[in-house]
Formats: sequence, C-alpha cells, structure tokens
Amino acid sequence: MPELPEVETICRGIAPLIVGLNIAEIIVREPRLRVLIPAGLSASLQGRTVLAVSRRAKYLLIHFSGDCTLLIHLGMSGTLRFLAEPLPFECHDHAEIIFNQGGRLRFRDPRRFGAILLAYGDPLTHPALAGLGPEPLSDEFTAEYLYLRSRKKTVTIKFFLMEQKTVVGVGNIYVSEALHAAGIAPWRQAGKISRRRYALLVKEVRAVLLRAIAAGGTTLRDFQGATGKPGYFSQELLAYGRAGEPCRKCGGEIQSMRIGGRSSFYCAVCQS
DNA sequence: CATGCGGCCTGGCAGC
DNA sequence: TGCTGCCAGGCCGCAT
Repeated sequence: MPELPEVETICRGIAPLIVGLNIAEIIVREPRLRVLIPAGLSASLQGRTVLAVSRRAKYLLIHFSGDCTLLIHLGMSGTLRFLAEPLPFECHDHAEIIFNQGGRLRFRDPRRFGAILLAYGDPLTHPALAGLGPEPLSDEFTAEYLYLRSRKKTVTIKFFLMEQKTVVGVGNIYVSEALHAAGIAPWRQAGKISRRRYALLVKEVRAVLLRAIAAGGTTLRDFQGATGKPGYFSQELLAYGRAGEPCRKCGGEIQSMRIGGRSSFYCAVCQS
C-alpha cells in the first residue's frame, strides 16, 4: 500500500495535529507485526513530547524529546489516523498513542506487514533506515546516479527502481506510472538503459510522485489519510490497474504481465 | 555478490 | 448462497 506519496500524505496530515503534544500512554493490542512491537513501548515514551514528524523512505518518523524516535511502517495495509475523541477499537486496530492534551493516533493494519520500531539517537542510523537509497525528490537522485549504479545489472528496470537501496519510496503502483510516462518497457534490463532514458525516467518519477502527493495519495481500496480522507490520485493513473483499457496517450490497449512476481502494467505502443 | 523465489498475514473478489 | 483459489500497495531471508 502506502508508497512514498501515501506516507508523505499521512506525515503532513498528522504533523500539525500532534507536534507539541506529549504522550500519556501507548496501548498495544497486538504486538505481532512483521517485527514485534518493542516490549515496554508505553513506559519508554510516556511523558515525552512530539518535537517533529518526518518521513524517510516509506517510514514515518515521530521525533520525541529525549532523543528518541518512533519509526512506523505501514506495510501493505496499514493506516494511521488521528482521532480527536475515543472510538471503540475494531478488529486489526493494533496500537494507539494517547496524548495528555487529548487526541490519539491509531494504527490499524489488517495484514500485519507493518512495523513499529523505536530508535534512540540518530534514527537514520537505525538498521531499518541505514543502507536505504536516496530520496527520489532529493538532489541525490539523478540520471547519472541511476546510470552508473545500473551498469552490468541484469535485473529489469522495474525491479531495479523498486529496490529501496536504489531509490526509496517507489512501489508497484508508481513504478508502473513512471515507466509508462517515460516510455520505457518494464522488462528492459537496467544495465542496458541509456543516460538519455534515465534522465527522462528521473524526471517522470519525480513528476508522478509530486502529483500523487498533491492529490493526497492513491486509494485503491483502503488507504486513507490521517483524518480518514481517501487519496484522489487513482483517478489520474495512466497504467496501473488499467489492463484492457485504452492508453490515455496513444489509444492502444494497456497490457499486464507479471515481472518479479508482481503485476505490471504497460502500453506496448508507448513503451519499449 | 547478484538474482530469484517463497513466505509472512488477512480480506476481497471472481468463478464455480 | 457458499466454497475455493487467487490476488493485493512491502519486505525479508534463503537457496542457487
């Protein structure tokens, strides 16, 4: 689920609501996520103040006083909602942060592929974040970087772009969109793509992510922002999920195939 | 080291 | 209607 635009949407949504609040208690109803929620989390964070909320890759970072940071990953099906008032727990509501000033942050994740981690000191050195590639919206993400890094790689361009050590935040939806916009077939070998095409790809990755952020993310089924609103970027998708429908650029038919075990969507006319 | 695949979980949906 | 099988936005670990 949440790829970069969705996590960014949640980040921007909750930041103004929780910065400055301090923690009364954290309720953990089901610690068994992809990794176990740390034992004693509530005691560790009780009384600490939220200093800032940021995002790195697909992780949401909540920075607390006392130099510690909560890292939240939403996996495939996770949502994080701010509730002004208490609401009865439902199935799959695994954790909730309750603030002294009122208000609470509820973590729901039916498939439990998400994670809640605690980092002391610089969170970027936490094992989950160390070793990640550059942010796609940063200056480090350039055509030259992709070109040099991809030399001699035989993996598909689709897989290469989705690897978080290449560049972070691009998942199965946005990789289809960016490759479609750049006119590159998803099965092309990463190591055989020219500088010129990488330049176009970098531009299109940035463009699609920015447009998706502006739309509040993509809601296919259950994604929602911090206040429960869906994202509207699904209306703008040009390739993902459109197999059999006409390409909006050339009128050809959008195809689907499986690459690396994941479904991929492309236009055989526009992409090669 | 690079690559490819299965597994983790649950829910929704198509097809029978 | 009810069952089965397949698929899903991510990521890790293992085998080759």
